[in-house]
Amino acid sequence: MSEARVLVCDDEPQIRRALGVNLTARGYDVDLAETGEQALELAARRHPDVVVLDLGLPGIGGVEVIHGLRGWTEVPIIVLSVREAEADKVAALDAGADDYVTKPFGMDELLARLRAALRRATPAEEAATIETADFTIDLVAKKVRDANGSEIRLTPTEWQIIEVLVRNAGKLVPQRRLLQDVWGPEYEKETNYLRVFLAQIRRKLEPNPSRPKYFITEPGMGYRFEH
Amino acid sequence: MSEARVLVCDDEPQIRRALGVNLTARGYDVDLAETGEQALELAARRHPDVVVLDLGLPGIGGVEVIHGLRGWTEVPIIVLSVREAEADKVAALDAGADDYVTKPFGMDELLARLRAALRRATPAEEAATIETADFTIDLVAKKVRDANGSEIRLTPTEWQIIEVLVRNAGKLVPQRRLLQDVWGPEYEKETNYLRVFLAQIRRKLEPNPSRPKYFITEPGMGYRFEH
DNA sequence: GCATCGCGTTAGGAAGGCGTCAAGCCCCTT
DNA sequence: AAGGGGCTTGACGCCTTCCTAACGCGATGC
Repeated sequence: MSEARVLVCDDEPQIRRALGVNLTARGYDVDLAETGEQALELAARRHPDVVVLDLGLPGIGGVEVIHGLRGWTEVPIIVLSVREAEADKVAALDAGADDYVTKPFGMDELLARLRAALRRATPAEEAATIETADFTIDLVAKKVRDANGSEIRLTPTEWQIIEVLVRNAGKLVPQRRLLQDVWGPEYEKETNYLRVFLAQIRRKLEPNPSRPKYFITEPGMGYRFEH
Repeated sequence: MSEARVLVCDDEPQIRRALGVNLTARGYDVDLAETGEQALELAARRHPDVVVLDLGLPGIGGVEVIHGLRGWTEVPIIVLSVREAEADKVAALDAGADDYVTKPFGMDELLARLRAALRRATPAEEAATIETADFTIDLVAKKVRDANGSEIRLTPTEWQIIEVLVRNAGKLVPQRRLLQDVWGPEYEKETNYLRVFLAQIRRKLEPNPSRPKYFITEPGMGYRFEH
């Protein structure tokens, strides 16, 4: 998910604006609605990844909006409300809301709850597989396939090294960090290990091991994975 | 889900008891833990459907428990805390918690949040039967049939191993995780067990046990079920 | 031009993991 | 009391992986 779409529905202009500004600044794609009707319509048209909903709306109420949404979508709903009463919270949550935040709320808390809701909503899409022109790395299955689709076997140590490098793709990983992550802090001087294993990895994955395309050495500093 | 399993972790006895009584009365299957260590161990053994966790634990703290759980499970975590500070909420939520409730809390609200968490967590009834060219596994009936339709008998331990592997089909399951799930956390070094039982399983299910097609060993790392 | 340093490459031996088998133990059934 | 099924435990051979040491090469600095 590059940028999540958030639908904010509140009848108070200052809250709409505050949320709009803050969320946009954080890189979210924000839709603003003033009434429940608007919210339902916008939700249907824009398919937000999460909804922030004020309970005290004029016209059709917040709980009805929840019902309306739950009729066709499982999008996470975070309810805002000035009402502290337990009965209100229970009603909103049982109607299908995911979270209930009492006004006045802290922006940081709301953002954290937003992140939590978004994190939950995207479980299956574990894009833990990295593709290049010459091979594909699947980090959860712990498998590598070459361009023909045949499997390439890697040893545990080779995997650990590749995991660190791939998880920091494009960035330089210092030798010390690799050694500490894979062998432990007391091995931070054993740069020999890295040379041996990087050669092994390149022999298995690089089309031309003597001219690495993917596992790049930065002399004196560390290694970098590029794709 | 007929009755959901709830793991409650709180160091205050009166809260443990109150939650235990209330949740049991509502038909939940409740496990109680007093410390973070206990909670992690119970979670590994019992696989709760939701965790209620006090943040102010003695010993290893609540946030560490969250990290420990998130290392291997996506079970919903509801955090309880006396701390109102926004920073605490943000930290807990970003560590992987799903919800944050401030003490003192209303039981009805907590129950509603529990229902919300459970509702979210049980979306897709997983396909309970897995078919391969050589056998069919029915996870709910706990039965395996070979290609001719005749039943293959499996022992309880064999079942537990197969269940973990099959539920993570395609993914590599680390030895430690298998040992913890089947025998308990204190057995995480007994890789002997895995060798013995995997051989047993292969003898019963693989067409050619010495060349496994389905139950694959990744030396030094773990096992993987493929179909 | 020479010494030095870091990196890549190779090969061999020690160590450890895996599959396999068999014996012993425990608990449940008969 | 006897039997059996299932789980633990230990021993063995095989094979892979990892560590280690040595050498060559190129770049850099003196």
